[in-house]
Amino acid sequence: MSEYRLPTIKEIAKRLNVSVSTVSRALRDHPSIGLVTTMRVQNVAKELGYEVNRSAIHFKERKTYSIGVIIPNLSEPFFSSALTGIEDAVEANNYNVIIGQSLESFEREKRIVENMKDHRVDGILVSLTKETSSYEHFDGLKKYNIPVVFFDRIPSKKNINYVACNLVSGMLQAVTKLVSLGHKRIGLINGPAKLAATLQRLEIYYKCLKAHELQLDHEVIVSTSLSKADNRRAMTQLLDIAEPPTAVIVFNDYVLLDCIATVKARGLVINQDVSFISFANLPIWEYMDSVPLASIEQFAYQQSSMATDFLFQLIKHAGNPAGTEPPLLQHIIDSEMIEYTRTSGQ
Amino acid sequence: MSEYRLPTIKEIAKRLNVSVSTVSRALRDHPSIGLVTTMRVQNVAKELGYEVNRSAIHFKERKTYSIGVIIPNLSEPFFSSALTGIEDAVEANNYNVIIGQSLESFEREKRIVENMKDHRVDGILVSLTKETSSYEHFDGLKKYNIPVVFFDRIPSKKNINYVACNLVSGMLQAVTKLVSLGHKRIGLINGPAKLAATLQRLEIYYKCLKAHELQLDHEVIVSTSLSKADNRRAMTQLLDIAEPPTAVIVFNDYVLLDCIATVKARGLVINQDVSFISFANLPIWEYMDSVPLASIEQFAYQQSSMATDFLFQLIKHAGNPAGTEPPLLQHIIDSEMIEYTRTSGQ
DNA sequence: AATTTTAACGCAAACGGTTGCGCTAAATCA
DNA sequence: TGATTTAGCGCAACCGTTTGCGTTAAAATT
Repeated sequence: MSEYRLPTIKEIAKRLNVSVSTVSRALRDHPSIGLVTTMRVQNVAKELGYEVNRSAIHFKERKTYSIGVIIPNLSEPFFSSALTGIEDAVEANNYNVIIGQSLESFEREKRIVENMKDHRVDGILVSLTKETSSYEHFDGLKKYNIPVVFFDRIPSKKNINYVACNLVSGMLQAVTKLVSLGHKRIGLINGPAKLAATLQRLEIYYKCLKAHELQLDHEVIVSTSLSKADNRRAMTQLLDIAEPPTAVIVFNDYVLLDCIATVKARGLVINQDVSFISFANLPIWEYMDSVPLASIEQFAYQQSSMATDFLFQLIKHAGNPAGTEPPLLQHIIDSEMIEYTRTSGQ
Repeated sequence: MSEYRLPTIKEIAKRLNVSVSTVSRALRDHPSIGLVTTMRVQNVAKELGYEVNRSAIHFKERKTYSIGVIIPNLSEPFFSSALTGIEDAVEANNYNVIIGQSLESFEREKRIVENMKDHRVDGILVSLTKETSSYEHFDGLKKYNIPVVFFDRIPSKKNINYVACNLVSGMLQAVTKLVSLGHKRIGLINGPAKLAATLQRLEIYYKCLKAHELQLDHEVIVSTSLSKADNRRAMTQLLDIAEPPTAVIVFNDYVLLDCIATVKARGLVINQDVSFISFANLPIWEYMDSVPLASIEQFAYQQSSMATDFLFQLIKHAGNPAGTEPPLLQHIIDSEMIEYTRTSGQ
């Protein structure tokens, strides 16, 4: 049993006294093979339990029919649902997904890129590490004709393929809601400067304030390195201001969890003494006592599946004989505010 | 650029006027090639930026150097950290991980198995769907010499390779704690009968009660289909008993979240009117107002990395020339109780 | 000096399938 | 009926690497 080998087209050919090329074509319903021969071949193939050896084809076609996915952390719901989006988009194309978690480590991201290059994936989808600020490790891939599409956490660079999320739309909804509730002093707990998302959030913040003619006060803008301790420190910093903000926009739900704990530890009441708006839309709020007023959905699934479609376009293009330049595929989708109806949780 | 091709050993051979076999051996420091030749070959290889074509080797060796991982849902922290364990264990062997989420669908699980068989993975790691109760879709793999190792959610079958978690150890710790706190009437909210884990939890429950000489009352044993609504119904059922249990062992933390909400909706206080013990150890409790007394850690990372080691043993064995029967690799690791110190969350 | 050993390398097949081109015989055309 | 098209199939190269075996010349042995 250990020496069992799958039947090959050679054996089918031998059985029927035809050539391997005839078998090869017949199996794929090639028009230049007669109907009777095609039928006989396919019957014998079924009888023998023939299955095409993909490795042989991969080898000959110089393709692996697999794409690499590099993401920071699958334990984040955002990325795990992103992966589901990729899987679904890939299934139709009969491709395989090779996964690599960078775990927010730049070095690990580089290693994974190398490994995937070695394994000759046909393309790569990437969402960057928090640490990643240089992108040379992706440059090598272009030489090997391996297209790359970034999603969500994308490089701050021009000529790349990407799908990202426009946070303005969702945030404008949220700030509008805050203003309608009477809030005038809205703080911001932002992320580390390295992330493109951080700069983006800041710009959005400015836009929203301006849209509602609110006064800009740099005192209520703080930032966190995203560590638990620093999240708490940032929140504390805001609360210690002489006139603390009545509402705070927080980088994401993870940071918010720490902020809520900090506020509570002070004996303050969420959504009464201070209200929150956050990003990421974790699926946990419905179980929590204290929730933000709203969270901004960034559509992981949609981002990743569109990025996957982009990647397949590029892969298809790479297979073209002509040396035409590949297109630059870029798209930004709109975010949306998700409201949480509960008000207080004591 | 689009026609760019990587250098092959042929070109190195041509450059140096040696044969391809010499180059092949020299690149791998084969002893039968002279030192000078080896050096010259390796220098030219580096100069040309040579990289071995894995696809060619995969083809020739009839191996893909990739393993398949089939798990229900990456959005569950348990499975995402299991995947990390697999990745880490795999990295050392220069293998790739091909991922497939069954999303708790039996049909999808079958499809993924087929797909991975088609792609000739060298082995498969599986954690079963909740729906899965027949295992014929794995039988075909043995014929193709593709070893399978199950972990955590394993088939109720004898001659399989698996790593699972023994819940007795952790649960005994937990019940001992409950008893020491004065609890005498301990309920159980169990999972669906299909799951092996459900039967296991029931047996453990019996064992624990017997160990502490507590009275067994089937009235306080209910079960849930794991849906949100049914979780709440199960908890309500327990609270509606004339003499409700003062402590409840819950199938897992997800169910527990619903139970806690149900209890609170009744105006009861967690860890005062009713205490909980749960499984799975979600990383969310530290942010919650209401927490279980303890949760039982099932060591996803350790389970999966051991399962991966098992798989590599089997893969290695499959490569053996002799037709010797592969070993049966089975292991059960102990669970542990994780205590949560906070008492009440109002 | 004749023989055996050994070091160093080349030859060629093999892995399984695809594909451009050529060939033959039948069908179609003029 | 002779010339031309076409349907149906085979030949053989090719993809890149590995490996058993053969070959040659130098080194070691007797």
